[in-house]
Amino acid sequence: MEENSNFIKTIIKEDLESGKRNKVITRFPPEPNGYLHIGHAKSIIINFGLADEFNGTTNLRFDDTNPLKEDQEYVDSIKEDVKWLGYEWENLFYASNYFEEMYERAVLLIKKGKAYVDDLTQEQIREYRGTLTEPGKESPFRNRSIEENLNLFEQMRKGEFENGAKVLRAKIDMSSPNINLRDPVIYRVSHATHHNTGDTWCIYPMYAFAHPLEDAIEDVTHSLCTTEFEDQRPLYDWVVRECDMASTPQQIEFGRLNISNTVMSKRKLKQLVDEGFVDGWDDPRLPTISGLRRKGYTPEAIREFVIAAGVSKGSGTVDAQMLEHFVREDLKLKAPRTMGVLKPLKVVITNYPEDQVEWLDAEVNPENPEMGVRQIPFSREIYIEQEDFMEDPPKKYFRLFPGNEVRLKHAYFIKCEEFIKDEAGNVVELRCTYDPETKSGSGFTGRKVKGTLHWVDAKSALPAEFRLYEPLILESDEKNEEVIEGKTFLDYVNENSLEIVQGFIEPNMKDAKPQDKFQFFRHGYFNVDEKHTSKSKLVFNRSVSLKSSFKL
RNA sequence: UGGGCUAUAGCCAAGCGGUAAGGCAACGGACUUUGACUCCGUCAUGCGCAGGUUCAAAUCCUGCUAGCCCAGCCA
Repeated sequence: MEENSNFIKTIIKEDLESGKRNKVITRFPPEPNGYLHIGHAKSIIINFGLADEFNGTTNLRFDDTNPLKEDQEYVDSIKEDVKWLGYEWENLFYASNYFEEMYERAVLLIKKGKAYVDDLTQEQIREYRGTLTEPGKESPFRNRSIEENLNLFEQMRKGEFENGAKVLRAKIDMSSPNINLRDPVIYRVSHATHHNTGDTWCIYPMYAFAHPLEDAIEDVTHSLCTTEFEDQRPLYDWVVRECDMASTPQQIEFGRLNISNTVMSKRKLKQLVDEGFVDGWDDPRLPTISGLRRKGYTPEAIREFVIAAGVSKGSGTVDAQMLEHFVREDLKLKAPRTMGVLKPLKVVITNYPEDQVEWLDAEVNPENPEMGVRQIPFSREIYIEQEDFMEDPPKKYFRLFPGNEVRLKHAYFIKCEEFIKDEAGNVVELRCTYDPETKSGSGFTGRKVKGTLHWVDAKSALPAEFRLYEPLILESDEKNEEVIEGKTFLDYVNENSLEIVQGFIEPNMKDAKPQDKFQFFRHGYFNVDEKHTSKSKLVFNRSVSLKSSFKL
């Protein structure tokens, strides 16, 4: 969070200077009901980053107040993702461990005449709540005696009522223009097994009541959340105050992160997974932390991106290219260079000795010489990229075409003498000649060529699979113009978001392991896929392509 | 249309009464054994609109307009 200024940082700084606070404690409070995505990463980075900057601490707290939706599977994945992003929590907490205290605070509210048990059905409660423009009306059960409320609430806890039969409501103001203050439900009956507390409870607190208590219990100073909770802030403060909490956390809201060409809500992500548009929560096309990890994005890149995008109350959409920029930026000095041919075209170098193999020196990363040198074999038959040859090229095409000479990276100049087509008219083989004097590293300056191609030695190359990704969601003009009847985001899913090709890589890649990252020359950065890679074949996910100003 | 919030370049975003940071993208050019990287340069006489206060306004005031959020016993 170092360099950039933002409004939350300003608030914290002032709180510390004015003496309002003498420490900073934040928390990252996910509900364990799904996988984390890059929007959560923003929250993690803000909460941990800000606390860090002011020598404070951050807790990881599972906001597990709804047993119907939560599961241990999610708490495990969330812990893994937070760690992977590079953060260490001060404490690991569960909101469900505070259920007893929350219950006591609810009893306190009842005793103060600030809460009551309501028998209205769910539908009735909705009707009584009023609308955005009309005030609500009070429930006929609103003025029960404190004794009766106390008794009823205890019976709720004891399991004497069915799901939905009764709720506990805060008694605030049914005519408030802020709907959140129209006697919000703070406890509901739910006979369900909780992943942490088992069958101990059959009543569970609602977020609006539980969250401020959780923050206060943990002595959180700055409770940072997204803007959709802004309307809840008066209620948040009301709960802290009326429950006589010793600590007074302050809720501050920031704008959610949106990124172009993708979706960022658990609901939509789940839909894409459930309906088979992708192959799981960790599909590299998804903005989930596990998906980005599998795609080859790094924690550093994600962090730099989030920091660069900034923190404000606005709700804009950041260009996905900005994220990609930080991935390239981070991998530039880290990823070894290597050559891989995605769509092979055989080239026979006719004047090269039949059984000769040369081992050529190649720097592992020209921008980071410390990474050393590797050896690559070169012989009479190689593969180049199909798109690096054109029979009849346009102007300024400086790759291979009949009569043209190019450089083979780390090797020699070769000149295209002839090309062979199959009966369908596809070019299937090139016949070239090489010039021994032009060997890389020899200092040859006799003539220059405009193009440098990557290649692999045909005999020793290893087969490999490459998975190339395009944006999952297509941004359409329609989407921004008139609303098309019945269309949802699923209608904008890109059917060509995944392309799988079979190619070849340098033989020295044989020991690459899942999550190893490389830059394939002229193609981009790739990550060894952990799911599909087998003993017999490496599978690479393209993390991000290289920028290119080349256009045909 | 009740309430809350937000409007600064194509996108994100600083700025807090003293004369518009930065990043992404884009576009020129140099360099180049990655059409990459790097480097150099260009990119808001303008801060949603209209008024007002002031020597001075993106910053203060008034009035509009547009966008986002809220009517779960979800979080």
